[in-house]
Amino acid sequence: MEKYVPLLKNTKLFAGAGEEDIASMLSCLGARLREFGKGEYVLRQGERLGDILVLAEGSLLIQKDDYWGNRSILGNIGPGEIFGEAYVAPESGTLLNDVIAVEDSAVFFFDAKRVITTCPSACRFHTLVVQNLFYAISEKNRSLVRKLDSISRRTTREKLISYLSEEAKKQNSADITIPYNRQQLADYLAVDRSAMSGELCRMRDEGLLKFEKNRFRLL
Amino acid sequence: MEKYVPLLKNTKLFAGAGEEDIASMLSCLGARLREFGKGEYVLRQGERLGDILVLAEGSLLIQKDDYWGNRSILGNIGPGEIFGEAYVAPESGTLLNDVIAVEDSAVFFFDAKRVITTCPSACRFHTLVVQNLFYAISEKNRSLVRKLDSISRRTTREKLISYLSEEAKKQNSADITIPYNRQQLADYLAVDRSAMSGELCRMRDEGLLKFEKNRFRLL
DNA sequence: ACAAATCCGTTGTATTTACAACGAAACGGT
DNA sequence: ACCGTTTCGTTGTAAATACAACGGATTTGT
Repeated sequence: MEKYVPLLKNTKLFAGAGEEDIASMLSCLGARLREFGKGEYVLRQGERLGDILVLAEGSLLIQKDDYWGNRSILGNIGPGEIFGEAYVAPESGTLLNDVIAVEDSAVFFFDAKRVITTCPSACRFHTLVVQNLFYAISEKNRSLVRKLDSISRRTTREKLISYLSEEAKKQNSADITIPYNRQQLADYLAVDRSAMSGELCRMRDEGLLKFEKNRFRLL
Repeated sequence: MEKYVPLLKNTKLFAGAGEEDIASMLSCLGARLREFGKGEYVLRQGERLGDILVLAEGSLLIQKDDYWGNRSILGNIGPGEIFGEAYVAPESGTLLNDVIAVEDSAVFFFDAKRVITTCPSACRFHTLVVQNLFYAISEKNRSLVRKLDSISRRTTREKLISYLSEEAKKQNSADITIPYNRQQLADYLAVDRSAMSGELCRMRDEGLLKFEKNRFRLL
């Protein structure tokens, strides 16, 4: 676990804490490290969760399949990102989505109770971590609102433009790499893959953008 | 302000605190009460926010208009609900939505810094409030995910069923009153009003539900 | 009580999307 | 290197939706 301390230092959860502090907090917060192979489920819809998770290595997809096999993708998780934190409140019910490893991944599990309940004395940084957690979930909240904004657009083209613009802003470049293939992007934007594929090509032919696989350039 | 203390006691923000504690916290948290007439803006997209708000009385709509006048509705706010809390983090940027009073309303403004930064001694309940805030934003997070789930449906009918079912679960009854008129519901579900209106009538004719204005009964 | 404004259902048409199916290209495992 | 699988663009057709316009009913403001 210790080898990931430098990574943890750069996460939103431990922002402002030093490496020694983090190392000592690991046991205090009941940290465990679990590894998942490509395609494995990290979390399953309907489960209860008592942990706050941080992705140490790899890449995860948050998705959901309904009874008829329709898949919808909520988002992806990259190294250093926190997840699961929205389900540790007392009356939060069960998980609404699956979380799946899209490549071999390693995940930190922190005992939620120990994270949220400030411990008597030992950890000076506990208050900091709780505040960090609040800021992190705030940010996730805002990004959900932005996603709702994209997906509320009426046409496939508008959804694509909205999503790609947001991504360009986030990556601070007109050259972006997205974490989805075509089918996943369609599931993310809630449109048909083939229709979306056609729209992308039309936009390319009109000179709005270029792309090759999952790399896009906005013009 | 004091007359709202019993109401505040039943909000998610002050859950677990007694009335005297709340009364004393009001000044500690920099509380102000502002009133808004029907149709007035409580918050505007693009503004910065340094407060956490609680609706004391009335009803608010969270919405957004784009350049072409397309409106999309994110949700509504009822008495006792917290809002604005996702925008008080240091790097949260400006507001993504407008908040508008749909009827005469009264709103508490709490200074975010004072809510989040635990004060030296005085307020015993400060830690509690921060934790409550985390739980509240968690819940909002999950409800955004549910909304995304509704809105990701492909057809208008599926969106309606998804939304009405969620609402029935929330109101714990097959008889529900929704906080939107037809146009607002359409803007909420990101569909055309007239198409939605037709779909609703078709569903009624098929015996799936009954409705009269904004009251619905699921069958 | 009256005029104006809003709300809601309805209709017809144009546009957009979903769905199914196919083949070429790229990828992955043995 | 080979074969099976996945990915992606393309096409045609059916279905669903958006858009515009209208009228009756209800509500609102004065």
